[in-house]
Amino acid sequence: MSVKRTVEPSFICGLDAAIRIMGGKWKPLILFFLQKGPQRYGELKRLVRGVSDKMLIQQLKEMELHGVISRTDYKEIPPRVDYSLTPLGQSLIKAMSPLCRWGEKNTSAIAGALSKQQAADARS
Amino acid sequence: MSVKRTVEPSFICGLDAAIRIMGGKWKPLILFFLQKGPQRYGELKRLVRGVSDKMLIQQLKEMELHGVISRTDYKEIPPRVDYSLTPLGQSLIKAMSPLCRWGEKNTSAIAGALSKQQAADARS
DNA sequence: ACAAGTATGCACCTTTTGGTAAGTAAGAAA
DNA sequence: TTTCTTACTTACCAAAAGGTGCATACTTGT
Repeated sequence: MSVKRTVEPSFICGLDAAIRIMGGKWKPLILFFLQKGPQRYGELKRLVRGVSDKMLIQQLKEMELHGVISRTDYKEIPPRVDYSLTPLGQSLIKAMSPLCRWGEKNTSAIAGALSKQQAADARS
Repeated sequence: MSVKRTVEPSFICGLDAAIRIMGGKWKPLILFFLQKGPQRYGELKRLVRGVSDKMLIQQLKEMELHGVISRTDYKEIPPRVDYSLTPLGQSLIKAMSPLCRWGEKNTSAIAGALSKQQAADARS
C-alpha cells in the first residue's frame, strides 16, 4: 500500500481557496458560458475559443469532481451530453461577475498592458 | 531583426481579460495583501506563504509593468523598497473581493472537494 | 461498403511555471 | 576586517500545463 498521505488542504485566505477551484486558463470561461444554462460539449467547445478537446474534457472532469458543474449523459447515439452549473457553481460565477465587469471596463487598458509585456519579453 | 510580431491581444470576454492580469497562483494573493496598504518586499514575502524569491519578484515586476502596482525604492542601505496598489490595482482587488468572500464561505466545501481530487489523482 | 457526426481516450511532445541554491551590492555595526 | 541586512539575480532542474494527432463506438445518411 501507498505511504503517500492525502494532505488536508490549508488556505492562506478565502481568495486562495477560491483560486484552487476556479483558477487556470479555462475554468473561468467554462463557468462564464454555463451561466446562461446547460450547454452540450460541442457547444461549449465552440464558445471557449481555442480550447483543445483534451483540456476541455480535463477541466470539465475536475469541475464535476469539485461539485461546481454536473454532467448529464442522454445515452443517445450519436452521443449527447450536457453540462450545467450546480448551486455551488452558480454561487461561484455570481461571485466572479464583478471581476468580469472589471475586465470589460478595462479591456483597452489591459490590452495595452499586455502588449507592453510582450514587447519586453521579446527584448530578452 | 526579429520577424516575430507583437500580436494585439483579443479577449473572449471581460473575464478572459481580467484573468490575464490577475491569473496565476500568486498574483491574487499579492493583491490581497497589498489591500491594506504598501508593503515592503520582505513583509510581502512573509505574508504570501510559500512563495519563493524568484516567483515573488517575477510576479511583482509583471504587475508593475501591467500598471496594477507601483514600486518605491527608498535608495537606502540596506535596501528598502515597497509596493503599493495603483488606482487600477485598487479597482481590481475590489472586483475580486466577492470571490474572496465566496472562498471564505465555502472553505470547508472546497477543502473537501480538493481532497477528493487528490484521492483520485493518487489512484491513477 | 463507406463517410459523417459526437463525446471522449491516449500517447507523445513542447512550453510554461515553479522551486532550490547560490551569489551580489553597499553601507553600518562589531 | 568580518559580519549583517535587504532586495534582488542567475543558473539549473523538476513538474505541471497545454497542444496535436490518432483511435473508438454506434447509428444515420449516401
